[in-house]
Amino acid sequence: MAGSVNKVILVGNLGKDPEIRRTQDGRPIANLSIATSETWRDKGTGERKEKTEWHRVVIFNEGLCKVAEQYLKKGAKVYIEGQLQTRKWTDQSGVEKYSTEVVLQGFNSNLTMLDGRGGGGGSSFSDDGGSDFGSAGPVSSAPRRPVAAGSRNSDMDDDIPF
Amino acid sequence: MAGSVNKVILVGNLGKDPEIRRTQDGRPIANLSIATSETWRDKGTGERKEKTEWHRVVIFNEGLCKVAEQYLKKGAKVYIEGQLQTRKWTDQSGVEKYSTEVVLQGFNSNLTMLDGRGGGGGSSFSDDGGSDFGSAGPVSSAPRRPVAAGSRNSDMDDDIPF
Amino acid sequence: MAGSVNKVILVGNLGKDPEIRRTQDGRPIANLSIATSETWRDKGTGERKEKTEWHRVVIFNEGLCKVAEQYLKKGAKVYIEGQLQTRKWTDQSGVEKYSTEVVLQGFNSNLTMLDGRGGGGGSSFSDDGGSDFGSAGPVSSAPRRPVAAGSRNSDMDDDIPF
Amino acid sequence: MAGSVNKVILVGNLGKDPEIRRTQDGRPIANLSIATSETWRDKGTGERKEKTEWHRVVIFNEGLCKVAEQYLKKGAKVYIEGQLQTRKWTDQSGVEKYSTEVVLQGFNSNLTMLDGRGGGGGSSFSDDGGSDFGSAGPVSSAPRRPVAAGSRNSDMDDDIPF
DNA sequence: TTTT
DNA sequence: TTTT
Repeated sequence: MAGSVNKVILVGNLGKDPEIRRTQDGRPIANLSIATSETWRDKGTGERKEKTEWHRVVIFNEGLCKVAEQYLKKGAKVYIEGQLQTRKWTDQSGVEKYSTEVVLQGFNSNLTMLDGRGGGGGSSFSDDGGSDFGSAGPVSSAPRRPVAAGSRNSDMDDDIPF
Repeated sequence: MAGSVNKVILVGNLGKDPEIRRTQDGRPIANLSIATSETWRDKGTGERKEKTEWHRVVIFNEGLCKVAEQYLKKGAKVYIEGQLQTRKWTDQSGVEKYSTEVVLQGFNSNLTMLDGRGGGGGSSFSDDGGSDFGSAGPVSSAPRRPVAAGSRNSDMDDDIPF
Repeated sequence: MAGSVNKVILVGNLGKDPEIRRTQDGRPIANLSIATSETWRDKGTGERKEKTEWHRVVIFNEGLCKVAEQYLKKGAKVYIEGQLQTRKWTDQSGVEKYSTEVVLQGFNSNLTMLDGRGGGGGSSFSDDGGSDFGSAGPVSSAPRRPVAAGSRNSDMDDDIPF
Repeated sequence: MAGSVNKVILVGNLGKDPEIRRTQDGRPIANLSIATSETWRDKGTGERKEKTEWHRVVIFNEGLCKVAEQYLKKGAKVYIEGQLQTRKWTDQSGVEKYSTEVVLQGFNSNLTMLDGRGGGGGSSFSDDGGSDFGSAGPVSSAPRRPVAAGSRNSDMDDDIPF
């Protein structure tokens, strides 16, 4: 349609270590499981309540995958910016299922560490492993190879969500 | 956990008129189907490609439900701010399914019309049907009655997604 | 105009303790000075560079002011959601100046602590000191008294920015 | 500091046509003046009030500058994503002034047209003039030349804000 | 200076 | 199912 925006912003903690896979042609894909939660006091009983929401985050970008692999661990707090994407798949018994994921791919994606686990305090990473500021170009001189949208199924026929 | 953020921002068009239901105790719930899309030129063939993503938006807030009912139509362009929520349900054949929705409920939700369909140009509505500015309190003196989280299943046992 | 959105999202650290003032009729106003920074590697020299941006944040909401007063200290990391507002003022020598601030007021504002200073890990606070989830109403039964927009000048004639 | 986020999201209308300048070495810089406004009903008198906020938006990215130059006109409605930046300058009488701008530069910037003025309906443009989706790389094979942060003053000594 |  |  164009004239549209599809943006998700999460601040939460990893429920487990990142899972890194590779496509047949070697590009990495990282999966994060991120929890956000809300607490409130029940108006009636006055008791404290909490509800946790789990988000499946998929990183298709090489630079951000490296960041995830090297720096993120279970429990780490992160800021994530990506987009909503719903994927249809068929389970082993032939049932159609849908999985909605927060996808970090291309521009307007962001992954920022918000705590100092692993030594160092938070760090921010743009989508290309480069900088999102000023005169800096990509850190690496390697060409950026975004994941081909159409190649996703063929690359990852083992791609069962969650 | 707290210390977390769960936010979705969409700008897109309604694929059909809003669907308004009511809970057993009379509170309205609006469902919107919103399309966002992206276009790009295929690097290889040079042809123009487009991918549309459909988002299920659920509005639990009375004020915003009224806005949806009165002003939104199929095709309308809107700005939406809500949060991600995944709901588990069981279909008629006993299969467990998940549906991820963008929920507008409570604070930090927003619905803003971005075109003038139905006569009037864009309008902005805060979550309580009130104003998001300055000295204004809620427009209506009626007490705000957010949907009880725990009552959701009982209220809507016919709640089959999409 | 309506049909418009004015939103700022910051994750950064307080440069100093919050400053709490009160209007003549007793409502609190908190001022935060928040730093965000970016680092990159200079393409030419290869040296690491950093640029810090300072943001003046003004909280008009009673609940969030309390949170700032009680929990935030110099160095604390926070997530802030507010709106841009530029204020014109005249300094002692009669020169007109402008100050652009991130204002937290009314709905669609948020302040979330992202570290555990002061004991406790991050906590999230909606604009009304209440919850942004589910069946919860405001935690306190005290009536919400947003700052009157028009009363700002009269209340704070000592209001010199930064 | 890193571990920080600096993001502004605006939906508003251009108060006048974009102003395009060029640096000494030929890179374009576009300035937009964007209005957002809020309306509310005065709690006391019941009368309808409106407050308009004007935002100075500066685009350093070549691709987005072209978009602004070709497609945006006075009155156009746009979605803008950039970052806050405050610049210090000295006016002709030697008085130090500050100007806070929404800067679109590098990654995590976005400019999306939300109406069809000039014939065409909304269109979305990533920061590099490329696509923000899938397998697409930059549309142009020309190297991306972001504005050097340090060169800003020398390039634009006539740079008087607003 | 926009927009409703 | 929208929109261009």
